[in-house]
Amino acid sequence: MILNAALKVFARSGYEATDVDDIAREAQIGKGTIYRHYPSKRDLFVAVVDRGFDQLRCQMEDLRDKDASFEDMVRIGIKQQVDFFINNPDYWRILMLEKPDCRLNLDSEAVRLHQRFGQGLVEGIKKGISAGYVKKIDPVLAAFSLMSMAAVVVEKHLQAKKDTRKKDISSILDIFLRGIQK
Amino acid sequence: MILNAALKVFARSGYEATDVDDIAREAQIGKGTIYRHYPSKRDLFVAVVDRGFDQLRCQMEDLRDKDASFEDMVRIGIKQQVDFFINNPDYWRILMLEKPDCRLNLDSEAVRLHQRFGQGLVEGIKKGISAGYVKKIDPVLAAFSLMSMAAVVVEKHLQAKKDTRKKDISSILDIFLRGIQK
Amino acid sequence: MILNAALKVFARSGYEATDVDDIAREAQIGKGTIYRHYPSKRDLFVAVVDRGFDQLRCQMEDLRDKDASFEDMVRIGIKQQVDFFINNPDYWRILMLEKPDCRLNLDSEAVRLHQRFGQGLVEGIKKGISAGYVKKIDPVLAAFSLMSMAAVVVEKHLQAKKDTRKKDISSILDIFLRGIQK
Amino acid sequence: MILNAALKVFARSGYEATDVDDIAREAQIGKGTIYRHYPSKRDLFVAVVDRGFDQLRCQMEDLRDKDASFEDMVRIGIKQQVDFFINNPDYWRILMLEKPDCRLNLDSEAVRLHQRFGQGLVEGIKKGISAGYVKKIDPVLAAFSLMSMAAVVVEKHLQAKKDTRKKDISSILDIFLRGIQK
DNA sequence: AATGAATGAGGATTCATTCAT
DNA sequence: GATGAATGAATCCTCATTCAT
Repeated sequence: MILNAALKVFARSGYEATDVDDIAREAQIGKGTIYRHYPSKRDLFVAVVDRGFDQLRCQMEDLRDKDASFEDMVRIGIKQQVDFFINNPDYWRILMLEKPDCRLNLDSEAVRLHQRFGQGLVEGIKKGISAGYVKKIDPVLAAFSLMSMAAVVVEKHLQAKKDTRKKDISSILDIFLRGIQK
Repeated sequence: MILNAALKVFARSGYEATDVDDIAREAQIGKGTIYRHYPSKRDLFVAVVDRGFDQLRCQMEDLRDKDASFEDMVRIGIKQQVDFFINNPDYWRILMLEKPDCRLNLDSEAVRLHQRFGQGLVEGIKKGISAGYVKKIDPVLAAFSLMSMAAVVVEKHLQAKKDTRKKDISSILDIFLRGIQK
Repeated sequence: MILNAALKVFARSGYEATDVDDIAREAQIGKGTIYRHYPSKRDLFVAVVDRGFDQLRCQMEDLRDKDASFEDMVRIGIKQQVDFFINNPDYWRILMLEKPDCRLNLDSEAVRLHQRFGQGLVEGIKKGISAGYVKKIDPVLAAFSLMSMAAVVVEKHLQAKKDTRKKDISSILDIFLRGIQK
Repeated sequence: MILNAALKVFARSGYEATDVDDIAREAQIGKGTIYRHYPSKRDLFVAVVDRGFDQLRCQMEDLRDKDASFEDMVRIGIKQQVDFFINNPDYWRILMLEKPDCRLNLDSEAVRLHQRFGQGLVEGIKKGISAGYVKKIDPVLAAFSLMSMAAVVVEKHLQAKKDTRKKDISSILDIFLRGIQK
């Protein structure tokens, strides 16, 4: 299927360095067929990214509906994210390769998803501050700090042989939760 | 000067999307002149990156020589890094645009510098664990967690209008130091 | 067809001075199309040369199989070569333009073909010397002398209006055969 | 001196593949200096070729003044040419690399010189035919045949280790003179 | 007069996109 | 609908020539 092939190749080489030919070869179809389904290389890329994050979005929306405690939300949410990227390393690669740059001006679902999860954390932290059990810190800063630590866990995992993810998630959550505690 | 122009354009568009012509125009010189000084686009890019991190390296080497306490090292080191990138946002952009993948296989000073700072943190954390005032956590995980939080501060600053860096650095250090404390 | 257009343009200007654009224009196709078929200008050139000499090679191989007398071999072989180049002046031009130096390091069929014909002559002359009806001369020198005289016939013809090739071939063969006779 | 350096480099690489920089480096002078003396690369090339053939021209003019017999003229003239090119292999290389192609449209002394020597031979042969001791052949064809055989001697010599030029010249002259004899 | 840094037109090659089959 | 050959704009790099010092 085209999207799978594209995911694989984009993850391998990054957007700019990927040839549409490579994707066609990987998908074992003609190059023209790709253009029959996606109007441009760029649109294909956006589709790849968007589809990829659907699964994650579903989980996250489940989570939000549950109205869990802040700590649970953090624990479960971060675990979801870490697991998702560890199970879908190609999406991780794409995020790492292409997110930071605005060359592609991705106005995709994925970006909004990322913002939304951050937003959820921000809300939780705000509540914690109001409720008095979290230090008075910038909630946005704190939320993204946590997310960036989760990214470190993913990256470490993808390079390592042993699966220490449980322990690692636990470690960063301890750091974070203890760190923001009043 | 060529390096300045190149820095600006690479930071704006990333390596692949940058034309040598753009750099020449930015530098207000002929395209050929660039090739007089740097044998290829790639070599120019490496030169840009390397030069950029010289200043940071000097500061960091000063720091190491001082044999400061772990907490001082962390406080001063993180402040240096954050300040450097906030003062040199183009280098920050380049690091963000080109580091994560190894498309360019940058074997530059910048990469080694990054590793070295991480290594310094790792050593400090190890000592802290031995000395008993730091929790038993993976030192590498902890070190990169801190560095990634510092990156969040930089990123937040570059998007914000107000300079909250002092407070933000203080916040993440509090989170981190309290979080890893036994 | 690409090879024909390339032959024409290479013959007109020589390898270095030929633009791939010129060939594309001559062939009335897009420049990219050429690269679809030949990975580089150089490969295209080699293909042109190789194809060109296929016909000549076939004739020559026929000749060798026939086990003709030395004089017949010389007469027929030289006639073949002269005719071939007069009928394919573009190949002649290419040979003249690009053979003498090894700038292009052509390790093509054409070069081997040339060597092989020379070798055949050398063998024939050696036999003649052994058999006693040819003077004791360096066979290599003699063989290449004959070949160079044939080249003169071709060159003369390509500049002239009248077709004196029969007479001219006869002349140089007379000179040569009488000249080497004991 | 510029002309010497240029001769060396042109002979090494051919006209198109020679950079003016290479010549400047060989001459150990600045590139600009070359353009102070010669208005263009092409003019420099022509100057190299022309100067090179001055010596040969002098010898040849001496020869013509002497009003020698045809056979002497041939023997001495061919020897002069062969010796000249063997002693000046760079000129030989240049002639081989650049003569046949008309890309450069060399309207230089060298070309005229070549024509003049050929013309001398032609005249001699014509006289021989009139006088009845030479076969009725196209004098131009015969003259250039001889010259091309001389070229073979030069080429053989430049590739060989041993100096067989005396014998070789003798061989081709025997072939030629006996061959054209009535 | 000599220099060599600067120039930019020119050339080989790539690759996203089109379109005839 | 699928294909992949054809396209040519875009890009990296070269090098003959100029010109300020």
